[in-house]
Amino acid sequence: MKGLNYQELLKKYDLKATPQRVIFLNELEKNGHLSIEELEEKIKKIIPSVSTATIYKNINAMVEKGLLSEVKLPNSKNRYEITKDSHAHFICEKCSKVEDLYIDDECLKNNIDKNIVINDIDIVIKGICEECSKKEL
Amino acid sequence: MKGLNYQELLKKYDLKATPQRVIFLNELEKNGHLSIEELEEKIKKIIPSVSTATIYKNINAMVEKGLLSEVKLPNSKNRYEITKDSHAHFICEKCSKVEDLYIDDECLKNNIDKNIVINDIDIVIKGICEECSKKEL
DNA sequence: CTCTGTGCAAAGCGTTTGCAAACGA
DNA sequence: TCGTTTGCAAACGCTTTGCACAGAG
Repeated sequence: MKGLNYQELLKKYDLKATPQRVIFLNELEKNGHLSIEELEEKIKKIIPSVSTATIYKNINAMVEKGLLSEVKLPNSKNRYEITKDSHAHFICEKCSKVEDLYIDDECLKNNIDKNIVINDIDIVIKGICEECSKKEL
Repeated sequence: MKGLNYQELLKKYDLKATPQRVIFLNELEKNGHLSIEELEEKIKKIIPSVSTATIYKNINAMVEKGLLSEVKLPNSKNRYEITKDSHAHFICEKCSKVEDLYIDDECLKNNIDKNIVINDIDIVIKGICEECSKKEL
């Protein structure tokens, strides 16, 4: 997972590579899916002087350019991830952990009877993760 | 679609049947998926004296009791619907119309390799509706 | 050098809260 | 009657904005 070149990634999306942004992306890559609050907390541990406004401005700029994707989950604040191939999300209803799930959604398309053009499918699976299942026993 | 008995529905969920709530549910049943803003607008056309606080209090109470479900869609404010059987949503990227889609999601479960317990699956299909497709030609 | 990004403080806006009066059961 | 709901206004908290300065390219 390590090894994204943030300088290049930012340049590719027409954004200047500031230290704040590099740390921003690094935290996001390390942690997967973070809320604004979590992201801010993590970034401030590294550069305590970053302002909240900068966090917001960067999230908005990166989402707008397409570098980040907003992940909307039930009973949870919006989270953000570095944009990657279309994939589903799993959220554990016990520990709130979020995981990427690469599952084939072609089969869904077959049983839609409406005459629509499908561009993308967002899937969120709610359930209990392996660790939490074990704890329940 | 018409014919829900709102008095009974409210009673079933331990909520008193006030005129505001009946109109609230009526609008929601008529329109399908409404944002807070849209709901408030529609209700105020009927009872101009309702306060915004009441709208919020009712949304929160009904979601909490399970009478309403929150629908989270990409690039869109949260919408609300009267809770019904699990179903997918379609959102048209041109006209923003939202429709219910009853599709079988069993097939998704087969190709998940992780050891998780699945409780529910949320599916949002983004695309172009039939009417908008025709207009494009 | 130029333009973008940052930090700060103030403003903005959607949502919640407290309270007294009104209302449903 | 009693507990819940309503409306109002104030409070709240998250997000955005404006501006001067700093920094990237």
